[in-house]
Amino acid sequence: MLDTFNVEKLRQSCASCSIQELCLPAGLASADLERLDRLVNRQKPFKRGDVLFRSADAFNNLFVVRTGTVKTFHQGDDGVDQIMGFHYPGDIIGLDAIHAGQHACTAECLEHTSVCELPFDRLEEVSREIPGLRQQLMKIISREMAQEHRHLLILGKRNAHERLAVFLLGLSSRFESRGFSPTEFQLSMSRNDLANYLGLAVETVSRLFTRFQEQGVLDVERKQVRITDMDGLRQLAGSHCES
Amino acid sequence: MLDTFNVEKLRQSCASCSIQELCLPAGLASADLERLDRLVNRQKPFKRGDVLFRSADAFNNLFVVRTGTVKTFHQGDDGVDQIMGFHYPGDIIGLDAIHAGQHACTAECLEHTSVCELPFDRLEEVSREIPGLRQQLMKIISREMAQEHRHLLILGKRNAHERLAVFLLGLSSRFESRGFSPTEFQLSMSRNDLANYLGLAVETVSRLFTRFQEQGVLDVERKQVRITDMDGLRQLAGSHCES
DNA sequence: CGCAGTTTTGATAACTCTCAAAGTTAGTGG
DNA sequence: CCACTAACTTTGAGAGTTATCAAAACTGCG
Repeated sequence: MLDTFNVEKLRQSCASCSIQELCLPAGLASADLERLDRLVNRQKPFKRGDVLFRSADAFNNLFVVRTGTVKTFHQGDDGVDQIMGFHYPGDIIGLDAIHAGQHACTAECLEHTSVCELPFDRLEEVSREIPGLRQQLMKIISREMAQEHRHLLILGKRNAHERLAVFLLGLSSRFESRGFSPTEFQLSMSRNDLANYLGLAVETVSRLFTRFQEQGVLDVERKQVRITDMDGLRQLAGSHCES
Repeated sequence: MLDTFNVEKLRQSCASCSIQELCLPAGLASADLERLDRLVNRQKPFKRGDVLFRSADAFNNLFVVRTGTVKTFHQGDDGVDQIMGFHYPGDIIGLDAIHAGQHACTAECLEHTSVCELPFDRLEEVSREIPGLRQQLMKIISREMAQEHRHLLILGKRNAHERLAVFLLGLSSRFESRGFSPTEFQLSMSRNDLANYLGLAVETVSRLFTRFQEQGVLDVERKQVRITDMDGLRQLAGSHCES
């Protein structure tokens, strides 16, 4: 077990990483890539429930998801959490902590998950000398913002079915752009987390899944989702009318 | 009129700008500040309803609000808009467009508003040689993300009164941190825009204002707001219980 | 196999949306 | 300066959707 870890660890490098196109290495010359590679800490994989950082922790590192899924959430004063995002391979986590020097949310793994840890000050140093890295960092930041915009768009929807439909479509296109099936995939979050993310009650989400299934737009079995009528789902996402 | 514009224009520089501490100049040496200053385009002030950029426009510039207020909004396929943010002096707009090379939302002025236009490629160039500028840019970006997180937090709230209360508290602290009164300020947006931002119907927002006033937590007269019971407002923001 | 946690289903109540109309403000032109 | 219009805001009544409470069904795990 330890052996495989070590072997794996040796193999792990940005140059051989499967998500390099989504991540900081994109567009870098191999010499630059090595410099980036040297500052990356690759920790052993996390398991479900493990925490990358907690709210109020000092900010030192950015994290990039390599495999698995991470959720980030704010903890309200009243004990009510709000999930801020689900993060998939290639996503970068922790950007919102830079200006305050400490994290405002907690990051927790939803399944077996591996991440790369990027010491922020060293990233700053290196990026000074590698224009391409700086540009790629900006692109990724911009992409993260666009992703958060999609969350805002979801929460701005008035109807519950619109929210779920928009969420599923977004997930579908994210998977597709990463080379996975856009019609069949696994939800890595619980119904509770999903409901929280969508700003709905758990029961509503559950009912919506059964309703969507009755309407024939998707098959759900626990966390396995198969979209059987993409256009139907798009209609549910965009219109206020009932069918 | 033209004369005063010109005079004002001559006077405008980052070195003399009242919001420099919130903006890119923060922490820069004066030589660096001049370099930054030279790349900034300062256009004549915009008036209510003017548009900085539209969705799908090519991305070339970032904008910093100098005075006034800007709203950014997505236009849905179905014609339903969603306001993504209200932007005040010191706020930077357009970051989410970098990765795609084109804007995903439209930016419109809510009142007389002046902005600084920052050609992004030149900003990249200059920031290569000024570490402090790069760091400050990152901080501002991080601050913008945190601001969007607050919006997410608002939209995640289940009750309408929580949303409005959280919004008002956020506005209050933003004004306070900029040296204005935290208890008395003007809303620059219409009830319609506010309702949209909060994910509520206009009528609900209107009713909430009268209810808050009846409960004695604030005085509202059109767009003028005075918070008379900050703790009361905090309670409304945080708890589900009725009073 | 049994237990804890999660998910689904059901019934009810409450909140918010929608529709409708009156009241108000601001801007325009006589 | 006032009247008038258009846009915005407030208020009211009713319907609908979703949250809440409660309990059953299911899953995963020891």
